[in-house]
Amino acid sequence: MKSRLKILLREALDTLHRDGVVPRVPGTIPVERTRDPAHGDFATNLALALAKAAGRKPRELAEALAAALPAAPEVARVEVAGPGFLNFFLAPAAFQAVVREVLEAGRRYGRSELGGGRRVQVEFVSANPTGPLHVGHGRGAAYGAAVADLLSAVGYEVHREYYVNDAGRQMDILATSVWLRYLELCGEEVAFPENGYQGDYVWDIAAALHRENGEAMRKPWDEVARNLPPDAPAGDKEAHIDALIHRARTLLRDDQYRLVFDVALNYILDDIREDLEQFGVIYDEWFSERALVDSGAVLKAIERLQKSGHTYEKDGAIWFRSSDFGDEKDRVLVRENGQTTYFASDIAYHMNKLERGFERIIDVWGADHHGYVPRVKAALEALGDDPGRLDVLLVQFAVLYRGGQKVQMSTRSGEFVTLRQLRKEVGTDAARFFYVMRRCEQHLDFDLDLARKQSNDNPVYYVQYAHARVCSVFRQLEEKGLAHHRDRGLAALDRLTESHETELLRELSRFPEVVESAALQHEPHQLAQYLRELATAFHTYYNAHTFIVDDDALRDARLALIDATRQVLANGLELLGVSAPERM
RNA sequence: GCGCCCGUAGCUCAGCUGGAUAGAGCGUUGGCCUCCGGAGCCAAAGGUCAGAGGUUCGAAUCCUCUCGGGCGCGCCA
Repeated sequence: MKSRLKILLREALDTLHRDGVVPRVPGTIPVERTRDPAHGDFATNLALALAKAAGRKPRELAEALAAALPAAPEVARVEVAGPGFLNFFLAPAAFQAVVREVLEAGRRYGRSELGGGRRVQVEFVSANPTGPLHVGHGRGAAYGAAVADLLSAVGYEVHREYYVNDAGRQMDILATSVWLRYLELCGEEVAFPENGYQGDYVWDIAAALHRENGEAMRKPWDEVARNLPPDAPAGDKEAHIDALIHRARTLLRDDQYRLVFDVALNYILDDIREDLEQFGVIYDEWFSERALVDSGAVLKAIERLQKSGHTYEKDGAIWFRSSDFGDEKDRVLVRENGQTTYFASDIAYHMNKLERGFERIIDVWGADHHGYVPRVKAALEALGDDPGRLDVLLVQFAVLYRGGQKVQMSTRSGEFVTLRQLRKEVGTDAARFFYVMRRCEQHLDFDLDLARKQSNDNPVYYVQYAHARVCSVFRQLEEKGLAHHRDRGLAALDRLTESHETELLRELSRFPEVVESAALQHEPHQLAQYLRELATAFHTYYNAHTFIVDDDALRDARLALIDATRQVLANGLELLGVSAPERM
């Protein structure tokens, strides 16, 4: 509807341009929904924006624009108002036609081909596979999935990817932690390191290892601990754990160490994959950092930077001159000990993404990684790629509240709240919805009591209830021995003239605009907000009027309207990964 | 110290990239079930858009500074 007005305005502008009234026709034509019904249904500030360039008074230009506007049946009248706004009053039929549009498009209503099949990659969550996902990852998962689904809905070809950091030091700490627990299961008296992973899942992996390998990997604790630098609090816990890792590798040799490592990695990856699946988040690809390293891509990336002259050596390390590209300081690519950094892998990874032909790449990161953005963009620029093709979306933390109190979390002790626990406590639907209710830049206060509540306070239930209520009306219809004649309803849409009906029609017509805006701006909260408003319009209508009336045509028209409402609620909820139940 | 994000009703947040009289939900107060699900609806009260300057026809929105809150500033990942 909005785009129809834009077309009309463009034609009018072309006319004015030909007549020499306006010097140029702008690329985008702003059309907005009005807040105040007195201002019509849609408005444009075109005249205000072009007045200066045209050398005319805004109101005068608006009059000219109105006069040049081609006639259209859906536009009842056009008014010049205020400082120079052009207000459009649409014919009732224009809104009534939305019912037909929705019912004919069905699940496709709201979708578009705007993206033209262009390929976009969305990488999200990508948590280190060193433990179960916690509630912080949950927000990234819900948000990333919603952004991906929205982009896909507006016609992009979306590739969902999880970057598996299976090559770093954290993984070595995990593998070593597992092995130490394994030794304990073998009966060794182990002084578990301060910096090791403490969670119960480490015991579970160790037990699996023990089951499958018996005591084949047992070494006496005396031998393991011999001459290690002291652990905290007396010593340096970092030095201690590094020495311990080194000792594990030496004693186990490569093949056994790799076995422990892989058992741990696969156990946790399987767990994460299952967790996300149950959260309704499915990936197209799980991309391994180790595979990237093994392929030589990391060395190749470093080489490319060296050849283009953006690196130098200092203190035995190889540095990337990222400060030349806006980063606050230079970064190490290859350490003094010859090992490449995580950053080097990440450059190779992003190179790889672009090489795979994605037109745009989107990274969803936790806000604590924001300092990392300039250096990745710097690397892309240094490599001759356009950093503008990368969008990094930073998601702020979620803080859980229970009984009005902040829920304390500590990753270290293993007492964190996992995503799985959250799902169990409030359900997937509530979790998915709550996570995307706020802008991603906004800290999220996640009220667990509210998410569990089954009342109108809870926005998820409120929206789902609207859907279930429509379904209930149709069940009621059947119980009364009646049937819905859709065609009769569609033929009688002009009977939908009550203010509540007009309001509901207006909401339904907004849906495609909301989906488009939410997708392009990467803001699923717009959709969540919209669904609540649509549900309100429906509940209000429900209370004000009876649908199952004696007048056949009116009844069928109203039923068509609420059926369309049900469809839009379902379509919207699906994009957020929330179910649309027929009864609750 | 430097950088990024945030500051809007008592609370939690929207505000369509600069538009017309700043909006919701919760909470508070007062109403609505002989009727399709009361898991609902209606109404009222509630604001110096953190503060101060600036840009222009017009600012919650853009720029500068100040004050508050969060997060970063590793040869960790």
